[in-house]
Amino acid sequence: MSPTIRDVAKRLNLSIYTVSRALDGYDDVADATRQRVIEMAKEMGYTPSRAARQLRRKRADAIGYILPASGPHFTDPFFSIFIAGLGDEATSHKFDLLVSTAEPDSLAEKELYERWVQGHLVDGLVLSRMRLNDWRVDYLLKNQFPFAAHGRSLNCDQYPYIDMDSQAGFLTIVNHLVERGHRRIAYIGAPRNFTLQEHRFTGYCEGLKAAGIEFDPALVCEGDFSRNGGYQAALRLLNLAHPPTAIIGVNDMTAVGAIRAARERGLVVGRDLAVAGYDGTDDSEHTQPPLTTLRQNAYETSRRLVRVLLARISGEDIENMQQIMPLELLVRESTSFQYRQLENI
Amino acid sequence: MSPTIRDVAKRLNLSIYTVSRALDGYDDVADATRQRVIEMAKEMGYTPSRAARQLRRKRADAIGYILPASGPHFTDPFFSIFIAGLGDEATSHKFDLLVSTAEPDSLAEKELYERWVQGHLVDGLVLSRMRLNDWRVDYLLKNQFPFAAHGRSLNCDQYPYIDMDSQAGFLTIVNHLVERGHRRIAYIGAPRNFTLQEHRFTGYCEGLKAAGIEFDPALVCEGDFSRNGGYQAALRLLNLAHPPTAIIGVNDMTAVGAIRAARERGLVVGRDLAVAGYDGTDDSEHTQPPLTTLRQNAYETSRRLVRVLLARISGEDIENMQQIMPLELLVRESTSFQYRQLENI
DNA sequence: TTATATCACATAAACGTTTAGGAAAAGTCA
DNA sequence: TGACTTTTCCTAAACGTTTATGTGATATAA
Repeated sequence: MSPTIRDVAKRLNLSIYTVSRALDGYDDVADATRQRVIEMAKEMGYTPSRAARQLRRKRADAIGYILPASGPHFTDPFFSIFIAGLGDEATSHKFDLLVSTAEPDSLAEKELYERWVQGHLVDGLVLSRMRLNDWRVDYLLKNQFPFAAHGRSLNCDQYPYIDMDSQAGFLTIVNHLVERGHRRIAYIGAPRNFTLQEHRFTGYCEGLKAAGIEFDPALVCEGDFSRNGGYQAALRLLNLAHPPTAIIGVNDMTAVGAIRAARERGLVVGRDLAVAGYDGTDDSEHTQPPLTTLRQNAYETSRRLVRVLLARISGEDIENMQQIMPLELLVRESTSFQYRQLENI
Repeated sequence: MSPTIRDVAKRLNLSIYTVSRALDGYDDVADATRQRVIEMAKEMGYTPSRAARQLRRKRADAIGYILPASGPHFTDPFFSIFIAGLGDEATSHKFDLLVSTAEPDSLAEKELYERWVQGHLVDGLVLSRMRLNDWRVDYLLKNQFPFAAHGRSLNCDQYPYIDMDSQAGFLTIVNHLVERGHRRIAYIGAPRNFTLQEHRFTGYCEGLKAAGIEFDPALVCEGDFSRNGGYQAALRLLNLAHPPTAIIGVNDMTAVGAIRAARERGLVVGRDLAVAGYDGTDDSEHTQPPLTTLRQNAYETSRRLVRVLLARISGEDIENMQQIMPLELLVRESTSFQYRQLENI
């Protein structure tokens, strides 16, 4: 067994009180004593038991994040970066990061959140992939449990979040495509209950309107954030009698799937078809051709989320309860050509 | 505050002992009593405090995994799948998964492992990206701390691991390329301290030997598992006076970078240059052209690792302490063409 | 000199569980 | 009937911390 605070105290002929206070840096311990304690603790390899500390202090020094995934087929690289950011920032504050996976709105998800919250397993939670009516928000608000969200739900004024103005972002993308001469611009979205779908779709519609293009419901498909979802949806679009000349994916994964579909149809993306995505994950830079996308800084965002969450946990006032992070339109080859407007004039 | 076991006991006029035993399913509680307890616990929304349970039981019901990453530029999708597998399997055993990130062989890594092990924050650890002389293995063995590894270090007979026979795998890839007519086959590897580099590089060399191709050190580069590392290395290779006609990447990321480099050089991958990778992550299917790769089932592997680890933790005998998972060569377009052996005959 | 403040440490009580060791009540057997 | 076993529950002691409260010794002030 590893040594306890009691063992250290005994070796020094001190009380456990003194050891505890010395190690935690309180000033009611003489400097000489503190030195002895610190050295002995190090020598004996003493590390405080997290469980005991947690029980006594009533905090876990840990935050939690539940991946919106299920099974192996959910591997959006976005979440690799996101988790890396959470982990790095948490670690730098001596917090741990508890991670699990659950399918959105599943029973397992509910049980997991309840277990973590009720059992005080974590001091706060990071939410992502917000839904319009998000039971997690209701649940956590009701239990007064600290959390911070990436994105927002409908009642988003009551909690801290960081979001992108993806509505404006999608308007920008449509704009960009219109400038390139496109008039038949398709959109492959996400399931409707996700807030981001509402924002991005609205941005898409506004973009069309601004360009005086009539909205065509045939050009809107629903994907599922995955490459395969994008692939399937793009195939449907390209099979239309009057197919689109440009496709916007709700995220990069979707766009990657669309690129693949185009290729299978013998279309050269960047010449015969424009494709754009959203997220700006590293791999969007390495698609063939490189993908035009709206880059959000997922790493910085997740680090900020942790900072906001920790402030929330320690009850500090948060100055920027709600932050909107900038988006950067990265124009790459997948949309770089000027479309010859033969048919649409 | 959420109710404690004491609150439940009081409401039922029982002792906390009975409540505890009833909920944990021991048979020294009358069935009728057990029913009452269970119902009341549910009604009051009682969840045992993890900290208290952990303190008393001396186990955390959690396992840990430390991502070999640092900063934002580490986003191998392999780890998304890997973590998803860990999370799913752990959850199904009512275990939690603690995740953090640390740069391999950094001080931070050491501190993190020590904190988790000494503080009994987790009951066991999953290791990955094993190094030849892996201090983690020494440390954990010395402390008799349960762990299971993805891959192996030099002294791998003393702990459970799951590995692929990537040496044979790389031999197979070389074979495949030789069959396609290639003689100048390059290899972009990983830093030397990683075991997998040794295995894969050896496999590459054996493949060359089997085909009677002389080893050319100019065709071997070191990458860093990343797209960019692969990109840079591939540029160097393609700048050679006598460049390779095929490039094998130590992983898919590296290969993706190589594809990009080829493209920038005006080479069409699958016609002018063959590229192959390793991992079989989902995105290898969606590169342009789709990437030939050795597929390992990361999801299944990580789930198995958790099972092995949990067996280890509960002291069970493990039948398959060391498992070698199969690899599947996925031949896709990136290597599908027959190379015209003009110069090399 | 005495009263009081400060310093440096100690004692002991929590925190919410699990569980060893009993113990009363009921059942079983001679 | 009495002795023994079984069932069902309880009391109380841990687990390893943190911290409210206490206490001598020394320093300071009146």
